[in-house]
Amino acid sequence: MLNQQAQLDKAFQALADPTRRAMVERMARGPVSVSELARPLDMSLPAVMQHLAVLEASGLVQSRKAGRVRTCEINPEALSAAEQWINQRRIEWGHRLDRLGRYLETLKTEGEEK
Amino acid sequence: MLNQQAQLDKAFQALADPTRRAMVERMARGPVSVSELARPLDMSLPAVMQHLAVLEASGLVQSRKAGRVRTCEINPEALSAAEQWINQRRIEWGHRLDRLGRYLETLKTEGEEK
DNA sequence: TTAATAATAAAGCGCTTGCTTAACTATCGC
DNA sequence: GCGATAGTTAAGCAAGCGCTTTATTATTAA
Repeated sequence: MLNQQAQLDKAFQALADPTRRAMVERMARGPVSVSELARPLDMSLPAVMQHLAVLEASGLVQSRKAGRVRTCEINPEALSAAEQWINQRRIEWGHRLDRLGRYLETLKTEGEEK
Repeated sequence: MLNQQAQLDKAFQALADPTRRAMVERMARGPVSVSELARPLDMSLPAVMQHLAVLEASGLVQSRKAGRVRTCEINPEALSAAEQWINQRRIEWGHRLDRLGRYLETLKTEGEEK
């Protein structure tokens, strides 16, 4: 089990590549084989496999093999973890604005009192 | 103006590094100078500047200089764009499950009709 | 005006990434 | 069994990344 930090490293790193995002977009529509994943992509099969390996190592994606076909699908929970990190930052930023607002209110009220 | 794809590349790439995420976490609590950003980080100032440059190039962060101090802050809209890409994938995945559910319902109903 | 502070620029270096090609293995359908 | 299909392994290579050190440029304050 990787720690939270390393997990996020890998998730964001995985999402930073447009080919890998295209693969995730395809998987979001439903489970898919490796060669189906590769079909629209302008690169060799081994290259696609390497991208898939990155996605699996990040936990964003899972796959299992039946016969000679490997079927790949999204892991929504891992996606959620990355999403939540970003969301937290925006929430904190919002709180900061709240605090600033209250502070300005305080100044105004104090001014009225004097 | 970069296209959406390149924008996401840079945003996720920027978030893939733990030092840069730490910097964003700090900025989420409020605007901050470069040397303040650097203080808790175990690396040279130029290294911090390079991380900051990556964050600015991604649009996740903005900064401006007053006198000799550069003040850095978060750009919540750019964060939001990255967040929404992830969210879209999870929503699509959810819709897929809906469709599957309806399909199974249809099978069941058809079975009852016969 | 000079010393300290805050930031910046430039060059270099080792490690990682994103491919490629070539060779190989396992399974399927006839 | 045999050819076609689906995936896998390994090696190699150019470009990019994450630092470092060294040197420099504002700006501020004593």
